Amino acid sequence: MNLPSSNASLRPAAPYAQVKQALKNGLSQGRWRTGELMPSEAELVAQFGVSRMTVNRALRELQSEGMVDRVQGVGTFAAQLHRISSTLTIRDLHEEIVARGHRHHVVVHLAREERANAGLAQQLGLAAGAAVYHSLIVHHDDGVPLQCEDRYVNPASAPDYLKVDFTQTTPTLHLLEVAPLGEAQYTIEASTPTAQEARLLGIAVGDPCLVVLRRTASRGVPVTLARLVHPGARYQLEGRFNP
Amino acid sequence: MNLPSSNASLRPAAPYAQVKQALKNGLSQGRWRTGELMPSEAELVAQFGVSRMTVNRALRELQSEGMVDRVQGVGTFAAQLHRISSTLTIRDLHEEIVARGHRHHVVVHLAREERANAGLAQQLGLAAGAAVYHSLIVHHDDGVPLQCEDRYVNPASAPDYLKVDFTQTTPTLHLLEVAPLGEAQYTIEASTPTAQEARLLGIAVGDPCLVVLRRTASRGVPVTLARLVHPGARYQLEGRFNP
DNA sequence: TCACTCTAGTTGTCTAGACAACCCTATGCA
DNA sequence: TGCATAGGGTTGTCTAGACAACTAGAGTGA
Repeated sequence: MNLPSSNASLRPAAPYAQVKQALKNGLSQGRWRTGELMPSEAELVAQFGVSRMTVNRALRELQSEGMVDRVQGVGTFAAQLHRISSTLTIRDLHEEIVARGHRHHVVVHLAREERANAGLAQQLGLAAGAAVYHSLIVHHDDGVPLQCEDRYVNPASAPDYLKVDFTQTTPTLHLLEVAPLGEAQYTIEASTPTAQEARLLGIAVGDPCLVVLRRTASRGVPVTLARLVHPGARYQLEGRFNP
Repeated sequence: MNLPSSNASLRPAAPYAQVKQALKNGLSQGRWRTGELMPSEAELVAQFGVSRMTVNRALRELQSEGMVDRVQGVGTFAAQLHRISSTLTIRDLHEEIVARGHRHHVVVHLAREERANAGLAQQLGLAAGAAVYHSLIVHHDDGVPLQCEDRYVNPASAPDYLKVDFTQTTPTLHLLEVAPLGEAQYTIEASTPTAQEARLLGIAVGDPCLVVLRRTASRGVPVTLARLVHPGARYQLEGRFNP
């Protein structure tokens, strides 16, 4: 075989990584057009001289990265090569603030039961006029308002929501404990705050804000709908992508 | 149609998926606190009566989803359970517009060589005063300005950048072809456009914009630095998370 | 023509064992 | 005391083979 170690930085990549990289290069060079059939596992086994499990791992990871589409019984197909997917981690704001070595405190402006209007009811999978929990909380970082959290909660998923002391935990954490996260959708946009939000955040009505709309479900049942407004000057989302 | 096993939805999950789900449940129930050592692969093999490869796959996938941290030679540790990681797909704007059934066209306002100032040079890994390529392009969706792309490129990575006809391809696509994407970092923030950007986008200087700052590297060499400005009223980022 | 069956090819998954790489600690030695 | 070394435990990866599940197309018969 080859040298056991010699130099760490020169150590050859693992076989599955080599197969993966080779396919990735081919994709980025346009060797297969979008939707075109790529080599089968058996062909790659012959080509690279590795076992099928090794090839399979490479392809499975490429699939999870969105670079190929695989269909059982049919084959592997090239996906859109410019699909740059990146894992964006949205941390709980409390953790994020504490990790910076700052102090986090919240001000609860609202926590009550309301009647859902038609649009809200539909998004939470309830009948119009059904009871929903509504909270309005402002999160502060070392005393500076960082996020205005306007949240509606499905009472069926979190019956104790209104009894929670949000100075001790956060809505996100409570909901994660009560209802295991099954699915989340979110939209990120730049917008201006409402007059109320501007007042609560201590900014002007025209100041740009990063607004995250998040909708989560647990076991198919809608759990919560949140509008998170952050002053653009104080808060950024950060992401990183390593293939 | 024959029914090999009564109902597809009742078919038992694959063993690796069962192990994964069991660990996931334990994590969401707080069975292991953040940072706490979880069972080793050998223990899980004994517990579930499956082979180590099966357990390994479950753990590897949990790691890639950010739910556990694994350290070779040490063990598997519970990650922060509220770490909601979601794959945010940033598609090439051209594809995104075409996928909507709209027409995409670009206006190139600038494409030239410049001298890098100290900050820029540092971010691109060049010496201060070195040559960099600078392009300023506005992308239109059915005639409406959707993105102002202000980009600096490392000439070493894409020597032909200035010769590319950006009415035929996009800078992102060209760079992906020339330099396989190795690493990307980005920041998403809400901000206001510069006077020039506002003019190019046809919006007011005070209008909120979604600003994406992206820095990419290929094989450790910085490739490009881009500032992508989108009118907040016309553009949103969307994400989705399915565990 | 239509419906059905069969089959080759493909992906999905599991197994049992093996070796490498790495970390931590205990042990022995100077 | 300080340092080098050896073990045991852990993760990282590969292999060769096996069977299951699925798809698309060819073949068959009414």
